[in-house]
Amino acid sequence: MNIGDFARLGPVSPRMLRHYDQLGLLQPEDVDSTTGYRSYSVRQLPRLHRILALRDLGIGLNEISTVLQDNPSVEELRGMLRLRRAQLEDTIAAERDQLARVEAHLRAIERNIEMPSTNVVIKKSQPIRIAEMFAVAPGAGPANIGPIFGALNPQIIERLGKAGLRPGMCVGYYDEAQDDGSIGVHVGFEIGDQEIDTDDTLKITELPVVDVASAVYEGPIDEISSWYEQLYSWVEDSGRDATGSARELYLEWHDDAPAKNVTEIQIPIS
Amino acid sequence: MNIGDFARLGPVSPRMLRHYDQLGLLQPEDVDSTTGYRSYSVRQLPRLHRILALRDLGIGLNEISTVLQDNPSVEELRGMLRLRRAQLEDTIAAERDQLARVEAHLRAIERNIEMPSTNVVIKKSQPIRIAEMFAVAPGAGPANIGPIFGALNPQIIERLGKAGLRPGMCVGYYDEAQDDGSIGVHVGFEIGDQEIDTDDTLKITELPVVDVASAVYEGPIDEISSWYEQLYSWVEDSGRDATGSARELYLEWHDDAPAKNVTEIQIPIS
DNA sequence: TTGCTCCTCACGTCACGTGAGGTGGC
DNA sequence: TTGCTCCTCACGTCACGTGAGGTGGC
Repeated sequence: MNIGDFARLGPVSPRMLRHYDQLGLLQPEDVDSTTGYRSYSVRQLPRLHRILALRDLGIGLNEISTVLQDNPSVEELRGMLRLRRAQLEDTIAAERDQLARVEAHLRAIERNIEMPSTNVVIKKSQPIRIAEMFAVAPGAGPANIGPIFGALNPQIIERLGKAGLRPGMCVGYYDEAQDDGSIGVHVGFEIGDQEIDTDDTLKITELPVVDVASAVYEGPIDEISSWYEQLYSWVEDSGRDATGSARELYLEWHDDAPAKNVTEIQIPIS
Repeated sequence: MNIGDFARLGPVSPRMLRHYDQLGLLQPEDVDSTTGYRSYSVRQLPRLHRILALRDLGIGLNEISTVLQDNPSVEELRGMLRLRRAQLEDTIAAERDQLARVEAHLRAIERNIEMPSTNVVIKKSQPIRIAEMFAVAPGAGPANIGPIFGALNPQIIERLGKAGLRPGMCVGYYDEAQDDGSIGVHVGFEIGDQEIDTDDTLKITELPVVDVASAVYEGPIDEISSWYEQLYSWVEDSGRDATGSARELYLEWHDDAPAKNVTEIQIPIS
């Protein structure tokens, strides 16, 4: 029986039979030494069917060749099927999550225009070591927060300068709001592994690595609060929980050209 | 900002940034013409994030580059997300089916030993053109069916021989059982495209192409009935319905060495 | 000089589909 | 001679990871 006839019985393509031959999964009963023609016997059909049945379960050809090797022990087969079951359960769960995210994006499109939801990324925050000062703002929003940055920034810069440190990127993070609406505001500058004496006003903090929803905002800082709202509702809508203190990374800052500022907002999620 | 710094912001691997550069998805702001060093700006971070967000939804890089091209029209994005949703629903459904099959195999392992469930394949039956005769057996099982083959086979062979036809593989198929347990048995031989005069006893039939569960059995024909049972319960257990008349293909037949016989059982399913 | 980062190929992944280019039997 | 089947490479698929082999700046 030549390869075409056997393939029709399979039913598979001749190419597949050559592939299985090459892998040693199913070798022809005979190969003509001059023409290279493969010939098969119907008695090889059960083996081909076993291969197809396992492949149909999504098991890889390498695994299949292990199971079909000499001793097709029932235990081994059972183990492989259980493994495959677990794999499938995992990938189905992962794809369901992905589907939920796709649907969240579709809903987000209906709602907002300013912040494209495709700007949001779930990632791990970078570990950052900063020298920070602290103050309490009477409430949220740029009108309350802005002055605090205005007051603390120069003080920190001065302290770092006196100690001979070069400040890196500016970073802010916020404690969760109190009942009276007031918010603890931390302002700091990245210092890498440089050291500085600390006291009641200046502290060194290593911001922890956590999972965050991150959005990068380009433009003047006063318009940032609507992004916060949208980012929070995106997080909620995608079935996650916002938890802990939000961070702002001032990736690029121009006192004179606020439209060119680039700010990253990070909201920790669980 | 060199590639490593930008990659840490991503967070992605430098290799990914080079890959995106190569695809034209995200090109560095500048490339040093002598060293080839890429340099990026934080202002490119939103674009990187958009790429990552879409990739996280399982959208291919080619599709992403279409959406990010010049006009990121909201309509286009929505269309792509809807397409992806449909894709995901399909693959999840397919994987659920696959999972059900894996579980059916696991259950089958618990039950039977004779017929390895990994012998069963779902496929489309081949179209076969046969010259057949018909008789009614009083019941199922080799004791009832065997004599019919014994009686009809020589008659068909003789008729074909007289007409100068070369008979191919022997094929049997069965009508569904009557209330009294009797079964119509069709016995025939493959004739390809050869022609022969038909009459009340000899008919030409083209067996239709249908989805079947197929098992290949190697050994004496009398032991075939337990395979039937097991095949039927496998079909049922895997959540399908057996429907229509079963076929047997006598792939290899030795009057003198029944242990070497190879028979394929096909049960149509819906 | 020693690390560190960067560069450009190029292989490997998984199971084949799909030519390309050539040969053997009716 | 014309179809048909068979053969052996070898590319392409998807998004990178992972060396190999080499270079530039502190």
